[in-house]
Amino acid sequence: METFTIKDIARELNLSTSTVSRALRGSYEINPETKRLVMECAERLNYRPNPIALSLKGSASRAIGVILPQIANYFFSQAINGIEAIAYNRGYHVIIFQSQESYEREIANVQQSMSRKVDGLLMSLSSETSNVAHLQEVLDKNVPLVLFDRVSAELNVTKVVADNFGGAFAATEHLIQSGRRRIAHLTIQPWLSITQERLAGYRAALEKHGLVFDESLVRYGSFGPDEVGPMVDELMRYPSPPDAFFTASDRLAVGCLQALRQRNLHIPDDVSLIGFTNLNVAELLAPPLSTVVQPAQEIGQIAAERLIDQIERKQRALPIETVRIPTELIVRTSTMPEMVKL
Amino acid sequence: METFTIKDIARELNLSTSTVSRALRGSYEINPETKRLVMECAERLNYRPNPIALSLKGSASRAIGVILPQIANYFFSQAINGIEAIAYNRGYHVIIFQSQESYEREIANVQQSMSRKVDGLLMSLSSETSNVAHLQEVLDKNVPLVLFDRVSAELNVTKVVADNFGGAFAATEHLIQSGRRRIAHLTIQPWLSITQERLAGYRAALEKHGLVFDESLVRYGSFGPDEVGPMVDELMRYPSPPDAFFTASDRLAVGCLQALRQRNLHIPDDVSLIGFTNLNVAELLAPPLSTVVQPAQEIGQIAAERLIDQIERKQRALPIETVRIPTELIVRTSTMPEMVKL
DNA sequence: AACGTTCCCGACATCGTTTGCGCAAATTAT
DNA sequence: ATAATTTGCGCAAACGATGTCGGGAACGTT
Repeated sequence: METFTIKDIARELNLSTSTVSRALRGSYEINPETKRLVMECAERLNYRPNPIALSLKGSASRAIGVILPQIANYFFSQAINGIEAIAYNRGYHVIIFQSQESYEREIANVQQSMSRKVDGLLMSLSSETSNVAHLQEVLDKNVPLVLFDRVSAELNVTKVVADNFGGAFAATEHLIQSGRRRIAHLTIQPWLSITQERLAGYRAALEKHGLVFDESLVRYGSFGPDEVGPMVDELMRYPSPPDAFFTASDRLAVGCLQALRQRNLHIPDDVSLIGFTNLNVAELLAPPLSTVVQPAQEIGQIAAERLIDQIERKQRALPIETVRIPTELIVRTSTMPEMVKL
Repeated sequence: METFTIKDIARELNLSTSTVSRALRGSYEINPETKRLVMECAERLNYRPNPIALSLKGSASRAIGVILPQIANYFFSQAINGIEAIAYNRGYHVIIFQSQESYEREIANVQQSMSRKVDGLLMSLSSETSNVAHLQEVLDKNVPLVLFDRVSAELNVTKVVADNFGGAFAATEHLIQSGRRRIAHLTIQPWLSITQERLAGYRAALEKHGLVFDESLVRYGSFGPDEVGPMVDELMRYPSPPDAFFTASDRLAVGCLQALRQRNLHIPDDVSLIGFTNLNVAELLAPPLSTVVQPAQEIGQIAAERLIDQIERKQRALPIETVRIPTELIVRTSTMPEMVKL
């Protein structure tokens, strides 16, 4: 099956390419009969407009770019699923770039997607990103941009995030209500919006229940596979060690579970553990892991919807807002000593 | 930061665009001094050639397309990581498409990547794909193609796969050696190459140890979340039910674990369980899951390397071969009754 | 001095598509 | 019947870059 162009149709029908182009787009200044002929011929040849040529012309490419830190991550891969589903339904293609948590690569990704003329950009910031000038430039070029999950307060754009404050609050309160008093919080880079919101939820819950916020129980970082263990050791050496861990990501939840088990700390008898995670196997872990579930797929869907809405009604500016998706607390054995005995 | 074109440089330097183009590509017929000027100006304006225009002209786009069934899958997301790493190092960008296990979408993806003028294509077939005419067309267009994991025997191209036979053989033999006799095999669609190879390994191990191959213990399918349970029920109702399950994918391993636990079948006392999986949490499950690990990242890396080699030495045809990456058997509690007592 | 080379560089066409403008024929108005 | 519109379509420019020509200047050769 070769690939036919508008020229082939024009030649076949003895028309000019302009006429064919206009007929295909349904222009009013083309004879209905001519239109029919063109449509029929296009159908017959299985004509598909060349997206590259369209992009060059500057018109819509019907592609949206997605830039995120890592694909191999439960949260993001589910978010992509949501994005793809919506995009596909609405006739858009998705081009995915990974920043690998690198600021430089994120900039390169943005440049790439701009020069590939995507119709819009969906982003979740790398952990190294604090300066958002490169995104401001995107906006200046009038390219629709929607941020999700890892967003920046400095940009006046539509954002779709989980209710991080609420989720963290619920998790922390749950730990307190199940009798915990020294709750460690393992989290990611402090300048990220999600980190701050979760930390705020954690603090708020502590304060509500009259517990003092102890800075030394909060640890930030990009925790590689071997970094969680030492940190747990350090925390457990305290005169009054934590009796619970609240972690802020998939990676941390798993790393922490592993570290605790390796150290023969029994969960939940010695310490409770609860994570912010989308692990679908959370229930099958030993012990089954309590979590705050962020609806990753839904976040992706809503972000994609907002973006495409913006792309398609470009003339009239859509309201810019922050959509906050509720999170869900799921209590399992890792935070419920009484469940162990059942 | 605006985006400058070759024209801007030409205007700035009072040269023609052709001269600038040639200077940038280092053509011998340009005065070294002129080259210097052009280079310097390009540097100053932060000139980046427009990939769209290049693609239109038919030259290299320095992008490779990756088409695979699902991103939200441990194996594939790790494979993408490997692909991305290599591609990035060698100056290529990766455009990812998901077929969602649909033949139609796979065809659409191929068309898209062709019209987006990727320099080469990396594919893992959807489970619905039995006809590979769309890929033959890719080859006919002289676009380099490398298949990985889910490959087709009908295509004469470079393929990168795990040692599925060896892995299945090792898993099955391990089960037999730990005393199991009725080993069920839950696997995916029968027409896929990986399915056949794994089945062959399973049979070979049975035969080596003098066990008869019982077709009724093998189940094929695309097992959704609620389909594994009923199948387990059915198998366990047999007069002589299986004493072990060997599953052929991440999804099946987890689904099976969950189904067995829900039915209060104790692993490994009642039945053993071993999977083909890349789950990084396999060790943390209850019980820790024995698995055959496929080096997903390595498969991705090698596939990307082969593809880019083909792209860059397009003139001289590189040898077409099938690269088989060894798998690794990791024995954990789910297949070792004696370990439970430790 | 007339010719052939070599060295640099510019004009132009091209990729596939859209779009502003213009132009002939057909239709309507005067 | 003539003028004014409308209808339907083609020409050519444009998007950004490359590549094929070909041409002018500065050499070297007889």
